[in-house]
Amino acid sequence: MSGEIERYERFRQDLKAAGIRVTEQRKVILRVLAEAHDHPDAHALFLRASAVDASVSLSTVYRTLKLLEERGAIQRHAFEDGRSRFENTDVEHHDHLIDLDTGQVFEFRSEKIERLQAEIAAELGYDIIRHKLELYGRRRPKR
Amino acid sequence: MSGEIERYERFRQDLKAAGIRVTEQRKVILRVLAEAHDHPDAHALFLRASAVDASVSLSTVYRTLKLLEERGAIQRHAFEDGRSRFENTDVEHHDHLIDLDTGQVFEFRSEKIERLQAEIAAELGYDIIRHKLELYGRRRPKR
DNA sequence: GATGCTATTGCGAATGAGTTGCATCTGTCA
DNA sequence: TGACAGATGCAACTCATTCGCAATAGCATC
Ligand SMILES: [Mn+2]
Ligand SMILES: [Mn+2]
Ligand SMILES: [Zn+2]
Ligand SMILES: [Zn+2]
Repeated sequence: MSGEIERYERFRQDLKAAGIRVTEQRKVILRVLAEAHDHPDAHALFLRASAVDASVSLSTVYRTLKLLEERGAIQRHAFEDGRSRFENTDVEHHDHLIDLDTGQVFEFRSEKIERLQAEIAAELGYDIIRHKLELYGRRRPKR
Repeated sequence: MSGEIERYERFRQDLKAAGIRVTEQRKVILRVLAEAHDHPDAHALFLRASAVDASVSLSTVYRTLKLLEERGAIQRHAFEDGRSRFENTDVEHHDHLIDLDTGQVFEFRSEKIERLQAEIAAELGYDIIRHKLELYGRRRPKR
């Protein structure tokens, strides 16, 4: 897919434009993130990056993830397993349903829920800056 | 309020009925939890329990929290600050709005959102076992 | 009320994700 | 091709939470 190359280029240009050095390690991590279609944690990303360039350290993975999160290029999720999980920000906002048995993650978006959330916050005198909606479920027994 | 005494009694009876020893430390922690109207973390509960009985250790607070959570007597929340926060389960299900500036927590419940969540899960072939909805917001500038 | 068995406790050490200090290395720009 | 500030790897650290273990104390029984 070429969407991943574009995404990688966007990551790279963003750093360059901000005067942040585009190091070998960052390039590798950027590429790994651009290609990720799941919700990997830091360690998983470290393994993927290491496979490409063994010089990438876990510290640098963490530092790069933090950097990209601060720049708004990636998003951090904290599902129930403790670790942070990451995904690209260039897709439309969505929420997640997690299969309690397999850990599989589904994405969905409900315009209605988004609207209701805003209404609820407004009633309390608040503007929503961000939100977290996670459904934890079990496959419905087929009948 | 007498609701707290009832709640404490329910906690205590539950342990007793399950053949779990009702120790001094557990009584103190149970009482502190029964009286909590906020969303305290383990350390805050430890401080409150210590004030009543200095013999209560942080380990025992953690162990008791885990015990009560497993028995369904209290609920664990993981807001964005890393620590787990706890509250009694005997109130109706609700979700939370957190003030990003003050940390203040508001509770709300939307029947419509609850229903929409179930519909979304059903479409994906799932039953929701639990869910997490947290809104992080800023006070809306008054005009 | 005393006794005995074993769950529970306090303590300190361990864990695990994530961060940080520091000496060394390397992009970047002149 | 330097020069030099920013970036890196490594090991040590943090912080919430868990765990091993010897000592303690519920609680059922007498
Ligand atoms: Mn996603
Ligand atoms: Mn609550
Ligand atoms: Zn959403
Ligand atoms: Zn809800």
